[in-house]
Amino acid sequence: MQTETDALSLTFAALADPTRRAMLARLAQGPAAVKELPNPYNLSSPSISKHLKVLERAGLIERGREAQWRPAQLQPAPLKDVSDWLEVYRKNWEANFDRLEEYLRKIQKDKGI
Amino acid sequence: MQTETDALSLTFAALADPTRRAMLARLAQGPAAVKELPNPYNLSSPSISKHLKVLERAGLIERGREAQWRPAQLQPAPLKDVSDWLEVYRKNWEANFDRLEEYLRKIQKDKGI
DNA sequence: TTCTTAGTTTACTATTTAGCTAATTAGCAA
DNA sequence: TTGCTAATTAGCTAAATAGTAAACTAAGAA
Repeated sequence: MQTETDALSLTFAALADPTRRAMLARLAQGPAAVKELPNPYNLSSPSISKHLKVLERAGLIERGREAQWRPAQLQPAPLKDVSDWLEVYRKNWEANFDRLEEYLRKIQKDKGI
Repeated sequence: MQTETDALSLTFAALADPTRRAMLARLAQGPAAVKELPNPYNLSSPSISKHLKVLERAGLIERGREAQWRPAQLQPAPLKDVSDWLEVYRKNWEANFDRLEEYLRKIQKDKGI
């Protein structure tokens, strides 16, 4: 159901690309012009523009205008939404860790006998 | 660069669909057979099978076999990876909240004069 | 005015994704 | 055996995604 595309789906889809995540990592430090953004796969300018549009549509960045530059700025609200969504599952991975820990304690004890 | 597809990209892509997120929400409560999973958009069985394959490829579930059922079980490790990835950005949304809080405090104070 | 840098838009192609129906596999039950 | 339920695989279509080159816009500099 990638048609009505709810906000969370848009956000996750935007995050599912290493170029876009690299951009966000840079923008976490502060606003930057397009040419200042990392381009780890040496994509063409139009491709970079498209990636920025994807981030913008997901609400993860906002664009400005300063002389001939169009700086991008991180908007972290959708990331907080992801964090909130994740909370429900935290008990699952912490429980798993507990079971692993318990197992490790057990084999350690067995070895000690 | 959706070709080599690193683990994190696979995970985010798998999460970018409401049907798959509904499945995970159910599986957070414990394993379930395919027919027990939520199907909020009334998709056909083959479509559901495909969604499960996407979750499996991302390492978010593991499949089993019990008589004619193929139960799915949540594997939360990739979700923990997402949580770890998010941590870098936490300061960004908390800083934003701080600025909002500060602003709200300010207008409250101004009203009080 | 002309040049240069920054960036976007247009138009196109290739690949991936998501859905369907029909057919198939697997196990249990009568 | 035959039939029933659970689920997957095969084969197809439509739509979305990601990339490119070429053309264009916008602002500052010579």
